[in-house]
Amino acid sequence: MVWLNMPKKDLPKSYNPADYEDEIYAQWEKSGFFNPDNLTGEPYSIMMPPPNVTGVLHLGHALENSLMDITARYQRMNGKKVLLAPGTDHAAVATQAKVEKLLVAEGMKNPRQELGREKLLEKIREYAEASKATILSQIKKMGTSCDWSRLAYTFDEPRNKAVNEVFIRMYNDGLVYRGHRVVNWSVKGQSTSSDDELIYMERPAKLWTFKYSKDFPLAIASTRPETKLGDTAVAVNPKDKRYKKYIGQIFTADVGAAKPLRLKVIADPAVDMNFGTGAIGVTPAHSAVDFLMYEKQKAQGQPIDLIQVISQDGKMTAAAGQDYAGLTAEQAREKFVAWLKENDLLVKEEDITQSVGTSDRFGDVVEALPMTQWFVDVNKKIPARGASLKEMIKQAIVKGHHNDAKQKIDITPERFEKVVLNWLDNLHDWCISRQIWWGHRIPVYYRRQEISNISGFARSGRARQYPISNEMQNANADANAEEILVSAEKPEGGGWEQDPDTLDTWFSSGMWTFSTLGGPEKSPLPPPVKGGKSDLKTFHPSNWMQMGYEIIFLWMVRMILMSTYALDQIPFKDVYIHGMLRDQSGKKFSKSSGNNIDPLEVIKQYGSDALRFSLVSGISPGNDSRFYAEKVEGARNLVNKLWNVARYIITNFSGYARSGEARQFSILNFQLNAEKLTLADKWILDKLEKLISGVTDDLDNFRFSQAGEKLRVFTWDDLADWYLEISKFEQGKNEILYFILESLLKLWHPFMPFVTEAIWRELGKEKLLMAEKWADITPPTPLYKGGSEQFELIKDVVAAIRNARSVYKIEPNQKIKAVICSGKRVKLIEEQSELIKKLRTGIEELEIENTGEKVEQAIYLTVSGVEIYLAVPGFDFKAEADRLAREIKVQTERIKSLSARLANKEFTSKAPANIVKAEKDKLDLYKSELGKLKEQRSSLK
RNA sequence: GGAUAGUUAGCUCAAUGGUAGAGCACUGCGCUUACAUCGCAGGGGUUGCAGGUUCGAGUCCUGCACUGUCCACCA
Repeated sequence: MVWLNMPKKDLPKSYNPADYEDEIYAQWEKSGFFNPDNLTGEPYSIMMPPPNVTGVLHLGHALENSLMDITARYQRMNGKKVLLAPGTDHAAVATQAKVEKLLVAEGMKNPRQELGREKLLEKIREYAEASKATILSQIKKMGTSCDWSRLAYTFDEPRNKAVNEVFIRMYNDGLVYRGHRVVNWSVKGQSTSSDDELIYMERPAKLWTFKYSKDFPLAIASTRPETKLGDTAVAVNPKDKRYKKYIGQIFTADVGAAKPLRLKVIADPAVDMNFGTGAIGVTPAHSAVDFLMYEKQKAQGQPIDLIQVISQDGKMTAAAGQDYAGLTAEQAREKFVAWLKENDLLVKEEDITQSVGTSDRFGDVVEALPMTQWFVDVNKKIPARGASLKEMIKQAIVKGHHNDAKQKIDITPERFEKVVLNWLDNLHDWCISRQIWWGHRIPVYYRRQEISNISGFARSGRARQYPISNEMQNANADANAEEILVSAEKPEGGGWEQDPDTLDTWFSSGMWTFSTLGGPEKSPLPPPVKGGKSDLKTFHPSNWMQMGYEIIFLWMVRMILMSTYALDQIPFKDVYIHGMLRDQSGKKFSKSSGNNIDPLEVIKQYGSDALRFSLVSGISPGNDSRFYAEKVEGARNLVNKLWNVARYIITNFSGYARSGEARQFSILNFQLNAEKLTLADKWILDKLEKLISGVTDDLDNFRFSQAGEKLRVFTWDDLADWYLEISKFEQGKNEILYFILESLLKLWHPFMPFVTEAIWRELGKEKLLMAEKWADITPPTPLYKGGSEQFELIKDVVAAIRNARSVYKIEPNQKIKAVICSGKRVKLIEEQSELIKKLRTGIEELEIENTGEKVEQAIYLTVSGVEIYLAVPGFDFKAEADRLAREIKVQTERIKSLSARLANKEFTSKAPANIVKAEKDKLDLYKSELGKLKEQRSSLK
């Protein structure tokens, strides 16, 4: 070991992040360690949830980057071949909606009409690219150690290939189908949404109860009377005695629609007899629920009609009748209610609270409309998997894919498993086609003209063309006139038009874990991932995924769906669900509340490390947490504390030689001079060992907050407040201090990569800290064992003396004389007398005795059986007597409750022996202390 | 309607069933040459309420009350 006395370094008094961060990040990038190709070891992969290219990085992203980067850096230091794959999401609807809004703000009335498809797409692309660049630079600011060479985008060429491939496979498996069904339609956005994209909002509404006509036997209630123009049935509960006689009957009523309504009374157990009149007007075209009844009736061979009275532009159709056609739904409603009143059909009008689904991106209340759209069948059994998509998702989180426990996805916290299962129970087929333009175009082509030979499509060239099956053809009555071809590329021959629709953004992001790695491979199902060492083979399934609970349904389950289907693998082994960040008062961050915090501003003010630490401390999985300036300030102070711990060590102790030699230093060196270790050394090494194992265990189990807390306590309370103070007078701590500092920097690195790397460089290291091996005390050695408890006693003695000084308001520079009677521990106290004197107890003269004489005119303290007399000038007799009396009272209380417990035979016989013994020992101690206190009290004259 | 999380010091949060802890804020003292982005000391809690299980409950069970969130075929 070569030690040099290096000249004292001129480190700044406080750490200024801006002086280091960009430069250090550049150095990391240049080192190549972000790229797993330059690492060895077991693969470990995390696919970064791709931020939407709709704007800038927000605090939620900052939290996610922190969590991912902590895990990535920890695993990398643990010798894993770590891939943290970055990317962005084109966020179909979100991005188009945003750009359209901007264009409208610039004065355009209807961007889609005015610009047309290609020009609008060009505008969106420009915006997306700019936004992407911003976001990527912000991710770097967070210190995220991702492999930029593998940067992916959900809307780039490789990802588009994956999307087409999976769509086509699903189509061939009959999972993707085109159907005419009621969907959620945003009039404002002129597009569909899936059920999971709706945001439900409570709003006041009116509920009207009325009859269709004077002689109609039942009254019904509705909040949307205008849709009643399209009613084709009335549903009642089959058990409802009031209405049983009407079931099966058909009534007609003229309510002003184009044709008089033909209303069949049908029975459906879903109808609640006790709600309203117990009868529901069924509008199959404008209610998802009613549409289900319609389908049920059809399946039972007793079809009812479907009449669409509201069109895609939100206005009433011709079918609604002359008086209504062309009116908005609201206008039609007023008119209809007025008509009811005029004709004395209105029974009741009441105010209720209603929950309505709104489009998450366009904000308007969605209309239920019957339309021809593309869907994913979640219930159909897939031959190659022996299960439906729904069943596979369930299996993957409950027992494991294919019932293989090794392929079970573990969700942290576990409770979300139940949430997903509940959601799965209510899952309907997934509507995947969108009428917006920004997104993956549906790989389907149509041709109007007759075809002579439906099965005759050649698999020509590279294009994989699949004729539509007869079964599908029949299933899609609407599409009968068309020839349909599902293909990634435009088929040869004239007349083919591609489906104008695009795919739900989650269809592509569902493939994220493998589309980023080049999957799925082009092989027919089942697609075993075999062959060469592709990224897909190396890194899939990914090891860890994190996300907020708000996208569990939208994203997590879709990834499971896509991965189990396309790869026959789970997408990730562990998924960590984090909560939402809220402001100091518990409100969500949002533009409208004006409480948004820009992470970059926080970084500018406090540094990236402080931001990271403040985000992950005090959080628990699945629960929301609050974020506010004081928290970041605290983190900044901690970063600065660490800096100063290092500064103190570097400036006052000689460091390592700047040699290229491998560092030989380890705990083994201590073993050679074990006898040289002081009590404090043993104590801090014991603490360090516990810290390393504790932090390691926490990080292995994704307990980020707890790991950070342990590190904070060690750094600040143990190391800075005690050990460094001791190092100011105990000699020979070079090795130990550097060993602790190095270990500590490694442990802190995942949390605070910048400051730790900056200090590491100040230590003269050539290798980057990020590529160092994780902290370790090897081999575990008993050499410092037993020191901890003894040192804790010394700490208690010191604290008791300081306390007494403070309570008695003894001037800080007033030196005092002390006598310590320590019984059996006289040797320990003797050995540590320097410690006791120099740890700011102000003791000038210290006498240590076995069992001492009473010291007159002195403050008396007892600490774990050690008696301390402090002789102070101006001893206050009365104050001391009072204080002793209080102590005696407290001690008596303690003894009373302890004695009671120990007198209880149930306790002594049933409680574990070690606990009983501990309680007995405590009682003995208290009793002896009480005796001494009483003696002291009575000796005061 | 169902589910789920939470309710602990003024605030934000911790506590494998074994006498309740930390940070911030507060009080007193202190420029002790790593750090005032600091140090030392201190005050402050019947753990939402009511029962139960247990030798022992913040922790397990039941009910209730608030708060939040999710789901549902809320006509």
